[in-house]
Amino acid sequence: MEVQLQIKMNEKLFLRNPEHSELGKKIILHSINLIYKTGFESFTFKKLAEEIGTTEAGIYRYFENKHKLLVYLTAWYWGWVEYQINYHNNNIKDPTVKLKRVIKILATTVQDDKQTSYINESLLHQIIITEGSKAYLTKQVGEDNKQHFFKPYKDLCAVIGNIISECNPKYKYPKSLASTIIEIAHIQNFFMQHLPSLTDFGKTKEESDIIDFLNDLVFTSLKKG
Amino acid sequence: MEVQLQIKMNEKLFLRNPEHSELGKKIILHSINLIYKTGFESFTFKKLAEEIGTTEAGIYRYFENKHKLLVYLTAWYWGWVEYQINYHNNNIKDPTVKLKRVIKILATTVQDDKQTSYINESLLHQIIITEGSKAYLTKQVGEDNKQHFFKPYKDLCAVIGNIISECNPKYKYPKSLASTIIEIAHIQNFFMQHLPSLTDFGKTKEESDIIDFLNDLVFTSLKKG
DNA sequence: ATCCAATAATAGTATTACTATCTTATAAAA
DNA sequence: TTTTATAAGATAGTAATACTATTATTGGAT
Repeated sequence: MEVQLQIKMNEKLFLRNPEHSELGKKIILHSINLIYKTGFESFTFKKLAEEIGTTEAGIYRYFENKHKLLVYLTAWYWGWVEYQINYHNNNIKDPTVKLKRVIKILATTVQDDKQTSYINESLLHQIIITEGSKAYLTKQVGEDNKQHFFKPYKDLCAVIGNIISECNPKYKYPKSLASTIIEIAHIQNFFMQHLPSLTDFGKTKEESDIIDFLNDLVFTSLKKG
Repeated sequence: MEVQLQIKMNEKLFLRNPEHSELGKKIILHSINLIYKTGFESFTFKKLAEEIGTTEAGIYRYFENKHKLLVYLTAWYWGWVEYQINYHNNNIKDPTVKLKRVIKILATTVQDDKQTSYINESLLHQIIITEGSKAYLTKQVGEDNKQHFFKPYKDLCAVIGNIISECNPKYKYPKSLASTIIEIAHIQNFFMQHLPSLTDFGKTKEESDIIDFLNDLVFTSLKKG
Protein backbone atom coordinates (compact mmCIF):
# COMPACT_ATOMS: atom_id res chain seq x y z
CA MET A 1 0.00 0.00 0.00
CA GLU A 2 1.30 3.44 -0.88
CA VAL A 3 0.30 6.28 1.35
CA GLN A 4 0.78 9.88 0.38
CA LEU A 5 1.26 12.24 3.28
CA GLN A 6 -0.38 15.65 2.96
CA ILE A 7 0.38 18.58 5.21
CA LYS A 8 -2.45 21.08 5.25
CA MET A 9 -1.07 24.46 4.34
CA ASN A 10 -2.29 27.98 5.09
CA GLU A 11 -3.99 29.22 1.89
CA LYS A 12 -2.64 32.72 2.30
CA LEU A 13 0.91 31.52 1.76
CA PHE A 14 0.40 31.03 -1.96
CA LEU A 15 -1.59 32.46 -4.86
CA ARG A 16 -2.15 29.04 -6.39
CA ASN A 17 -1.73 25.79 -4.50
CA PRO A 18 1.57 24.27 -5.63
CA GLU A 19 0.40 20.79 -4.60
CA HIS A 20 -2.36 20.87 -7.21
CA SER A 21 -0.27 20.98 -10.38
CA GLU A 22 2.88 19.63 -11.93
CA LEU A 23 4.49 23.05 -12.20
CA GLY A 24 3.62 23.76 -8.58
CA LYS A 25 5.32 20.58 -7.41
CA LYS A 26 8.34 21.37 -9.55
CA ILE A 27 8.55 24.79 -7.92
CA ILE A 28 8.69 23.21 -4.46
CA LEU A 29 11.14 20.51 -5.52
CA HIS A 30 13.54 22.82 -7.33
CA SER A 31 13.31 25.66 -4.84
CA ILE A 32 14.55 23.28 -2.16
CA ASN A 33 17.42 22.17 -4.40
CA LEU A 34 18.31 25.71 -5.43
CA ILE A 35 18.12 27.29 -1.97
CA TYR A 36 20.23 24.42 -0.68
CA LYS A 37 22.80 25.03 -3.40
CA THR A 38 22.98 28.83 -3.48
CA GLY A 39 21.56 30.01 -0.15
CA PHE A 40 18.43 32.08 0.26
CA GLU A 41 20.05 35.46 -0.41
CA SER A 42 21.17 34.68 -3.95
CA PHE A 43 18.13 32.55 -4.71
CA THR A 44 15.86 34.29 -7.24
CA PHE A 45 12.69 33.36 -9.07
CA LYS A 46 14.48 33.92 -12.34
CA LYS A 47 17.12 31.30 -11.54
CA LEU A 48 14.42 28.98 -10.25
CA ALA A 49 12.46 29.40 -13.49
CA GLU A 50 15.54 28.58 -15.56
CA GLU A 51 16.18 25.49 -13.44
CA ILE A 52 12.62 24.30 -13.95
CA GLY A 53 12.40 25.33 -17.59
CA THR A 54 9.56 27.76 -17.12
CA THR A 55 9.36 31.53 -16.87
CA GLU A 56 9.71 33.94 -13.99
CA ALA A 57 6.11 34.99 -14.40
CA GLY A 58 5.15 31.35 -14.06
CA ILE A 59 6.58 31.20 -10.56
CA TYR A 60 4.90 34.45 -9.60
CA ARG A 61 1.55 32.87 -10.32
CA TYR A 62 2.19 30.54 -7.37
CA PHE A 63 4.10 32.66 -4.89
CA GLU A 64 3.97 36.40 -4.34
CA ASN A 65 7.68 36.56 -3.56
CA LYS A 66 10.55 34.51 -2.26
CA HIS A 67 9.82 35.36 1.35
CA LYS A 68 6.39 33.75 1.10
CA LEU A 69 7.98 30.70 -0.50
CA LEU A 70 10.45 30.41 2.39
CA VAL A 71 7.64 30.76 4.91
CA TYR A 72 5.76 28.07 3.00
CA LEU A 73 8.73 25.70 3.14
CA THR A 74 9.32 26.28 6.85
CA ALA A 75 5.63 25.90 7.66
CA TRP A 76 5.56 22.64 5.72
CA TYR A 77 8.68 21.46 7.52
CA TRP A 78 7.36 22.16 11.02
CA GLY A 79 4.06 20.53 10.14
CA TRP A 80 5.94 17.49 8.94
CA VAL A 81 8.10 17.41 12.10
CA GLU A 82 4.97 17.53 14.26
CA TYR A 83 3.56 14.62 12.28
CA GLN A 84 6.81 12.68 12.80
CA ILE A 85 6.67 13.34 16.52
CA ASN A 86 3.05 12.27 16.85
CA TYR A 87 3.75 9.18 14.75
CA HIS A 88 6.81 8.09 16.75
CA ASN A 89 5.23 8.85 20.12
CA ASN A 90 1.99 7.08 19.34
CA ASN A 91 1.02 4.75 22.22
CA ILE A 92 3.98 5.83 24.32
CA LYS A 93 2.96 6.79 27.82
CA ASP A 94 6.13 7.73 29.64
CA PRO A 95 6.61 11.46 28.97
CA THR A 96 10.34 11.14 29.50
CA VAL A 97 10.58 8.62 26.69
CA LYS A 98 8.43 10.90 24.55
CA LEU A 99 10.64 13.92 25.19
CA LYS A 100 13.77 11.93 24.41
CA ARG A 101 12.26 10.93 21.08
CA VAL A 102 11.33 14.53 20.36
CA ILE A 103 14.91 15.62 20.94
CA LYS A 104 16.19 12.87 18.71
CA ILE A 105 13.81 13.77 15.90
CA LEU A 106 14.66 17.47 16.13
CA ALA A 107 18.41 16.90 16.13
CA THR A 108 18.65 14.16 13.52
CA THR A 109 19.08 14.71 9.81
CA VAL A 110 16.17 12.88 8.31
CA GLN A 111 16.10 10.46 5.43
CA ASP A 112 14.14 11.47 2.39
CA ASP A 113 10.56 10.43 3.11
CA LYS A 114 9.04 8.47 0.22
CA GLN A 115 5.56 9.42 1.38
CA THR A 116 6.14 12.90 0.01
CA SER A 117 7.24 12.53 -3.56
CA TYR A 118 8.30 16.03 -4.45
CA ILE A 119 9.89 17.08 -1.16
CA ASN A 120 13.38 15.99 -0.20
CA GLU A 121 13.20 16.16 3.59
CA SER A 122 16.92 15.69 3.99
CA LEU A 123 17.74 18.81 1.98
CA LEU A 124 14.81 20.67 3.50
CA HIS A 125 16.15 19.93 6.96
CA GLN A 126 19.49 21.48 5.99
CA ILE A 127 17.73 24.52 4.55
CA ILE A 128 15.72 25.04 7.69
CA ILE A 129 18.89 24.93 9.80
CA THR A 130 20.46 27.74 7.79
CA GLU A 131 17.49 29.73 6.48
CA GLY A 132 14.57 28.80 8.74
CA SER A 133 14.90 31.64 11.20
CA LYS A 134 14.90 34.16 8.34
CA ALA A 135 11.22 33.36 7.93
CA TYR A 136 10.42 35.23 11.14
CA LEU A 137 13.46 37.47 11.73
CA THR A 138 11.91 40.27 9.67
CA LYS A 139 10.09 43.54 10.11
CA GLN A 140 6.88 41.87 8.89
CA VAL A 141 6.84 39.22 11.61
CA GLY A 142 3.82 40.86 13.23
CA GLU A 143 1.70 40.86 10.08
CA ASP A 144 2.84 37.40 9.08
CA ASN A 145 1.91 36.20 12.54
CA LYS A 146 -1.54 37.79 12.26
CA GLN A 147 -2.08 35.69 9.14
CA HIS A 148 -1.08 32.59 11.11
CA PHE A 149 1.94 31.82 8.98
CA PHE A 150 3.81 30.49 12.02
CA LYS A 151 1.02 28.28 13.32
CA PRO A 152 2.83 25.00 12.54
CA TYR A 153 5.86 26.19 14.51
CA LYS A 154 3.68 27.31 17.40
CA ASP A 155 1.69 24.08 17.36
CA LEU A 156 4.87 22.04 17.47
CA CYS A 157 6.13 24.17 20.31
CA ALA A 158 2.86 23.64 22.21
CA VAL A 159 3.05 19.87 21.71
CA ILE A 160 6.59 19.79 23.08
CA GLY A 161 5.67 22.16 25.89
CA ASN A 162 2.89 19.80 26.94
CA ILE A 163 5.25 16.83 27.05
CA ILE A 164 7.62 18.92 29.18
CA SER A 165 4.78 19.71 31.56
CA GLU A 166 3.91 16.01 31.73
CA CYS A 167 7.51 15.28 32.70
CA ASN A 168 7.40 17.84 35.47
CA PRO A 169 4.13 19.68 36.10
CA LYS A 170 5.89 22.13 38.38
CA TYR A 171 8.46 23.24 35.81
CA LYS A 172 7.93 26.95 35.24
CA TYR A 173 9.10 27.42 31.64
CA PRO A 174 7.65 24.66 29.45
CA LYS A 175 7.08 26.83 26.38
CA SER A 176 10.41 28.63 26.53
CA LEU A 177 12.18 25.33 27.05
CA ALA A 178 10.30 23.88 24.07
CA SER A 179 11.30 26.71 21.74
CA THR A 180 14.82 26.55 23.15
CA ILE A 181 15.14 22.85 22.31
CA ILE A 182 13.90 23.43 18.77
CA GLU A 183 16.20 26.37 18.10
CA ILE A 184 19.26 24.94 19.78
CA ALA A 185 18.98 21.62 17.97
CA HIS A 186 19.43 23.56 14.73
CA ILE A 187 21.86 26.22 15.90
CA GLN A 188 24.26 23.74 17.44
CA ASN A 189 24.10 21.74 14.24
CA PHE A 190 24.97 24.83 12.19
CA PHE A 191 27.79 25.77 14.55
CA MET A 192 29.12 22.21 14.54
CA GLN A 193 29.29 22.32 10.74
CA HIS A 194 30.54 25.86 10.19
CA LEU A 195 31.85 27.42 13.42
CA PRO A 196 32.86 24.34 15.42
CA SER A 197 34.74 26.25 18.12
CA LEU A 198 31.36 27.46 19.36
CA THR A 199 30.51 23.88 20.31
CA ASP A 200 32.02 20.86 22.05
CA PHE A 201 31.44 18.68 19.01
CA GLY A 202 34.11 20.05 16.70
CA LYS A 203 36.13 16.88 16.59
CA THR A 204 33.47 14.25 16.14
CA LYS A 205 30.87 16.35 14.28
CA GLU A 206 28.28 13.80 15.33
CA GLU A 207 24.61 14.62 15.68
CA SER A 208 24.50 12.16 18.56
CA ASP A 209 26.62 14.60 20.58
CA ILE A 210 24.01 17.31 20.10
CA ILE A 211 21.36 14.87 21.26
CA ASP A 212 23.44 14.06 24.36
CA PHE A 213 23.93 17.74 25.10
CA LEU A 214 20.22 18.50 24.76
CA ASN A 215 19.20 15.49 26.85
CA ASP A 216 21.58 16.58 29.59
CA LEU A 217 20.36 20.17 29.44
CA VAL A 218 16.68 19.31 29.41
CA PHE A 219 16.50 16.44 31.87
CA THR A 220 18.62 18.01 34.57
CA SER A 221 16.33 21.04 34.34
CA LEU A 222 13.24 18.89 34.64
CA LYS A 223 14.42 16.83 37.60
CA LYS A 224 11.92 17.40 40.33
CA GLY A 225 13.46 19.06 43.34
CA MET B 1 37.55 62.60 33.07
CA GLU B 2 36.16 61.51 29.78
CA VAL B 3 37.19 58.11 28.48
CA GLN B 4 36.53 57.00 24.96
CA LEU B 5 36.16 53.28 24.51
CA GLN B 6 37.64 51.81 21.35
CA ILE B 7 36.91 48.30 20.11
CA LYS B 8 39.66 47.04 17.83
CA MET B 9 38.10 45.95 14.57
CA ASN B 10 39.25 43.49 11.92
CA GLU B 11 40.70 45.60 9.07
CA LYS B 12 39.25 43.33 6.41
CA LEU B 13 35.72 44.30 7.37
CA PHE B 14 36.00 47.71 5.75
CA LEU B 15 37.73 49.47 2.88
CA ARG B 16 38.31 52.63 4.89
CA ASN B 17 38.14 52.75 8.68
CA PRO B 18 34.83 54.40 9.59
CA GLU B 19 36.21 55.43 12.99
CA HIS B 20 38.79 57.69 11.36
CA SER B 21 36.48 60.23 9.73
CA GLU B 22 33.29 62.15 10.28
CA LEU B 23 31.56 60.52 7.34
CA GLY B 24 32.63 57.11 8.59
CA LYS B 25 31.14 57.74 12.02
CA LYS B 26 27.95 59.03 10.40
CA ILE B 27 27.73 55.81 8.39
CA ILE B 28 27.85 53.74 11.57
CA LEU B 29 25.45 55.97 13.46
CA HIS B 30 22.86 56.18 10.71
CA SER B 31 23.14 52.58 9.60
CA ILE B 32 22.15 51.53 13.13
CA ASN B 33 19.19 53.90 13.05
CA LEU B 34 18.11 52.86 9.58
CA ILE B 35 18.46 49.10 10.06
CA TYR B 36 16.55 49.47 13.30
CA LYS B 37 13.78 51.36 11.51
CA THR B 38 13.46 49.38 8.27
CA GLY B 39 15.06 45.99 8.95
CA PHE B 40 18.13 44.65 7.22
CA GLU B 41 16.35 43.35 4.11
CA SER B 42 15.02 46.72 2.97
CA PHE B 43 18.08 48.61 4.16
CA THR B 44 20.11 49.89 1.19
CA PHE B 45 23.20 52.05 0.80
CA LYS B 46 21.17 54.47 -1.27
CA LYS B 47 18.69 55.08 1.55
CA LEU B 48 21.56 55.33 4.01
CA ALA B 49 23.29 57.90 1.80
CA GLU B 50 20.12 59.99 1.60
CA GLU B 51 19.72 59.83 5.39
CA ILE B 52 23.29 61.02 5.88
CA GLY B 53 23.25 63.55 3.06
CA THR B 54 26.00 61.96 1.07
CA THR B 55 26.05 59.74 -2.00
CA GLU B 56 25.81 56.01 -2.48
CA ALA B 57 29.34 55.94 -3.85
CA GLY B 58 30.46 57.63 -0.66
CA ILE B 59 29.27 54.69 1.43
CA TYR B 60 30.88 52.20 -0.92
CA ARG B 61 34.25 53.79 -0.19
CA TYR B 62 33.87 52.51 3.39
CA PHE B 63 32.06 49.20 3.05
CA GLU B 64 32.09 46.74 0.18
CA ASN B 65 28.43 45.86 0.69
CA LYS B 66 25.74 45.77 3.32
CA HIS B 67 26.67 42.28 4.47
CA LYS B 68 30.14 43.47 5.49
CA LEU B 69 28.55 46.38 7.30
CA LEU B 70 26.28 44.03 9.24
CA VAL B 71 29.23 41.81 10.12
CA TYR B 72 31.08 44.93 11.25
CA LEU B 73 28.21 45.98 13.53
CA THR B 74 27.83 42.50 15.05
CA ALA B 75 31.58 42.16 15.56
CA TRP B 76 31.63 45.53 17.28
CA TYR B 77 28.67 44.53 19.43
CA TRP B 78 30.20 41.25 20.63
CA GLY B 79 33.49 42.97 21.31
CA TRP B 80 31.63 45.54 23.36
CA VAL B 81 29.69 42.82 25.25
CA GLU B 82 32.94 41.07 26.10
CA TYR B 83 34.32 44.34 27.41
CA GLN B 84 31.18 44.82 29.55
CA ILE B 85 31.53 41.32 30.95
CA ASN B 86 35.20 41.76 31.82
CA TYR B 87 34.46 45.14 33.36
CA HIS B 88 31.57 43.93 35.51
CA ASN B 89 33.32 40.73 36.57
CA ASN B 90 36.56 42.46 37.46
CA ASN B 91 37.78 41.33 40.90
CA ILE B 92 34.93 38.84 41.29
CA LYS B 93 36.14 35.41 42.26
CA ASP B 94 33.06 33.26 42.63
CA PRO B 95 32.42 31.81 39.14
CA THR B 96 28.73 31.41 39.95
CA VAL B 97 28.42 35.12 40.59
CA LYS B 98 30.35 35.79 37.41
CA LEU B 99 28.09 33.56 35.32
CA LYS B 100 24.98 35.17 36.79
CA ARG B 101 26.30 38.56 35.76
CA VAL B 102 27.07 37.28 32.29
CA ILE B 103 23.50 36.08 31.89
CA LYS B 104 22.18 39.40 33.11
CA ILE B 105 24.35 41.38 30.71
CA LEU B 106 23.38 39.17 27.76
CA ALA B 107 19.67 39.35 28.47
CA THR B 108 19.36 43.00 29.42
CA THR B 109 18.69 45.84 27.01
CA VAL B 110 21.56 48.18 27.57
CA GLN B 111 21.53 51.91 28.08
CA ASP B 112 23.28 54.02 25.48
CA ASP B 113 26.93 54.07 26.53
CA LYS B 114 28.35 57.59 26.57
CA GLN B 115 31.85 56.22 26.15
CA THR B 116 31.04 55.50 22.51
CA SER B 117 29.77 58.69 20.99
CA TYR B 118 28.51 57.55 17.65
CA ILE B 119 27.09 54.16 18.61
CA ASN B 120 23.71 53.79 20.25
CA GLU B 121 24.12 50.52 22.11
CA SER B 122 20.45 50.30 22.96
CA LEU B 123 19.39 50.31 19.29
CA LEU B 124 22.34 48.14 18.35
CA HIS B 125 21.24 45.56 20.90
CA GLN B 126 17.81 45.43 19.28
CA ILE B 127 19.36 45.09 15.84
CA ILE B 128 21.55 42.22 16.94
CA ILE B 129 18.52 40.40 18.35
CA THR B 130 16.73 40.54 15.01
CA GLU B 131 19.54 40.68 12.45
CA GLY B 132 22.63 39.38 14.25
CA SER B 133 22.36 35.77 13.18
CA LYS B 134 22.08 36.83 9.52
CA ALA B 135 25.77 37.74 9.75
CA TYR B 136 26.70 34.06 9.82
CA LEU B 137 23.63 32.25 8.43
CA THR B 138 24.96 32.56 4.89
CA LYS B 139 26.68 30.51 2.23
CA GLN B 140 29.87 32.55 2.77
CA VAL B 141 30.16 31.66 6.46
CA GLY B 142 33.24 29.52 5.77
CA GLU B 143 35.14 32.26 3.94
CA ASP B 144 34.07 34.92 6.42
CA ASN B 145 35.25 32.67 9.21
CA LYS B 146 38.63 32.18 7.51
CA GLN B 147 39.05 35.94 7.57
CA HIS B 148 38.28 35.89 11.32
CA PHE B 149 35.13 38.00 11.02
CA PHE B 150 33.51 36.07 13.87
CA LYS B 151 36.45 36.25 16.25
CA PRO B 152 34.71 38.59 18.74
CA TYR B 153 31.77 36.20 18.96
CA LYS B 154 34.09 33.24 19.42
CA ASP B 155 36.18 35.05 22.01
CA LEU B 156 33.09 35.93 24.00
CA CYS B 157 31.94 32.35 23.79
CA ALA B 158 35.33 31.16 25.03
CA VAL B 159 35.24 33.58 27.97
CA ILE B 160 31.79 32.34 29.00
CA GLY B 161 32.80 28.72 28.41
CA ASN B 162 35.72 29.20 30.80
CA ILE B 163 33.47 30.61 33.51
CA ILE B 164 31.17 27.62 33.02
CA SER B 165 34.12 25.27 33.45
CA GLU B 166 35.12 27.14 36.60
CA CYS B 167 31.62 26.57 37.97
CA ASN B 168 31.80 22.87 37.27
CA PRO B 169 35.05 21.47 35.83
CA LYS B 170 33.35 18.18 35.09
CA TYR B 171 30.60 19.68 32.93
CA LYS B 172 30.95 18.19 29.48
CA TYR B 173 29.55 20.94 27.24
CA PRO B 174 30.96 24.31 28.33
CA LYS B 175 31.26 25.77 24.82
CA SER B 176 27.89 24.58 23.58
CA LEU B 177 26.27 25.84 26.76
CA ALA B 178 28.00 29.19 26.28
CA SER B 179 26.77 29.61 22.72
CA THR B 180 23.36 28.38 23.82
CA ILE B 181 23.11 31.06 26.52
CA ILE B 182 24.11 33.78 24.06
CA GLU B 183 21.69 32.70 21.37
CA ILE B 184 18.77 31.93 23.67
CA ALA B 185 19.05 35.25 25.48
CA HIS B 186 18.33 36.94 22.16
CA ILE B 187 15.90 34.45 20.68
CA GLN B 188 13.69 34.39 23.75
CA ASN B 189 13.70 38.17 23.73
CA PHE B 190 12.62 38.21 20.08
CA PHE B 191 9.91 35.62 20.72
CA MET B 192 8.71 37.50 23.80
CA GLN B 193 8.29 40.63 21.71
CA HIS B 194 6.90 39.16 18.50
CA LEU B 195 5.74 35.55 18.99
CA PRO B 196 4.96 35.48 22.71
CA SER B 197 3.18 32.12 22.65
CA LEU B 198 6.59 30.53 22.07
CA THR B 199 7.62 31.68 25.54
CA ASP B 200 6.32 31.76 29.11
CA PHE B 201 6.78 35.52 29.30
CA GLY B 202 3.94 36.66 27.07
CA LYS B 203 2.01 38.37 29.83
CA THR B 204 4.73 40.24 31.64
CA LYS B 205 7.15 40.77 28.74
CA GLU B 206 9.89 41.34 31.27
CA GLU B 207 13.54 40.73 30.54
CA SER B 208 13.92 39.60 34.14
CA ASP B 209 11.82 36.53 33.28
CA ILE B 210 14.32 35.58 30.56
CA ILE B 211 17.12 35.98 33.09
CA ASP B 212 15.27 33.74 35.55
CA PHE B 213 14.69 31.12 32.86
CA LEU B 214 18.34 31.14 31.81
CA ASN B 215 19.59 31.01 35.41
CA ASP B 216 17.34 28.03 36.08
CA LEU B 217 18.44 26.29 32.89
CA VAL B 218 22.13 26.90 33.39
CA PHE B 219 22.56 26.36 37.11
CA THR B 220 20.56 23.17 37.35
CA SER B 221 22.71 21.82 34.51
CA LEU B 222 25.90 22.83 36.31
CA LYS B 223 24.99 21.38 39.69
CA LYS B 224 27.63 18.87 40.50
CA GLY B 225 26.24 15.38 40.82
C1' DA C 1 -16.99 21.54 -30.53
C1' DT C 2 -16.43 24.74 -26.99
C1' DC C 3 -14.86 26.33 -22.88
C1' DC C 4 -11.77 26.90 -19.20
C1' DA C 5 -7.75 26.70 -16.56
C1' DA C 6 -2.92 26.39 -16.63
C1' DT C 7 0.98 27.64 -18.77
C1' DA C 8 4.17 29.80 -22.09
C1' DA C 9 6.06 33.86 -24.39
C1' DT C 10 7.20 38.40 -24.37
C1' DA C 11 7.78 42.97 -22.80
C1' DG C 12 8.36 46.48 -19.66
C1' DT C 13 9.40 49.17 -15.10
C1' DA C 14 11.41 50.62 -10.72
C1' DT C 15 14.80 49.49 -7.65
C1' DT C 16 19.08 47.38 -6.13
C1' DA C 17 23.80 46.71 -6.08
C1' DC C 18 27.20 47.99 -7.65
C1' DT C 19 31.60 50.54 -10.74
C1' DA C 20 33.78 54.43 -12.89
C1' DT C 21 35.17 59.03 -13.59
C1' DC C 22 35.75 63.66 -12.79
C1' DT C 23 35.79 67.70 -9.78
C1' DT C 24 36.36 70.18 -5.54
C1' DA C 25 37.89 71.05 -0.73
C1' DT C 26 41.41 70.70 2.50
C1' DA C 27 45.37 69.89 4.84
C1' DA C 28 49.99 68.18 5.19
C1' DA C 29 54.71 67.98 2.79
C1' DA C 30 58.22 70.17 0.02
C1' DT D 1 54.07 79.38 -1.24
C1' DT D 2 53.48 75.77 -4.22
C1' DT D 3 52.80 71.02 -4.73
C1' DT D 4 50.50 67.03 -3.76
C1' DA D 5 47.90 63.61 -1.64
C1' DT D 6 43.49 62.44 0.33
C1' DA D 7 38.64 62.55 1.34
C1' DA D 8 34.46 63.68 -0.28
C1' DG D 9 30.94 65.28 -3.61
C1' DA D 10 28.69 65.04 -8.20
C1' DT D 11 27.30 62.53 -11.93
C1' DA D 12 26.68 58.67 -14.95
C1' DG D 13 26.14 54.16 -16.20
C1' DT D 14 25.34 48.89 -16.00
C1' DA D 15 23.66 44.30 -14.88
C1' DA D 16 20.67 42.03 -12.01
C1' DT D 17 16.55 41.86 -9.11
C1' DA D 18 11.82 42.02 -8.15
C1' DC D 19 8.24 42.54 -9.81
C1' DT D 20 3.51 43.57 -13.30
C1' DA D 21 0.95 43.22 -17.58
C1' DT D 22 -0.62 41.32 -21.90
C1' DT D 23 -1.38 38.03 -25.23
C1' DA D 24 -1.12 33.48 -27.16
C1' DT D 25 -1.23 28.38 -26.76
C1' DT D 26 -2.50 23.90 -25.05
C1' DG D 27 -4.91 20.06 -23.10
C1' DG D 28 -8.65 18.24 -20.67
C1' DA D 29 -13.60 18.45 -18.90
C1' DT D 30 -18.60 19.38 -20.48
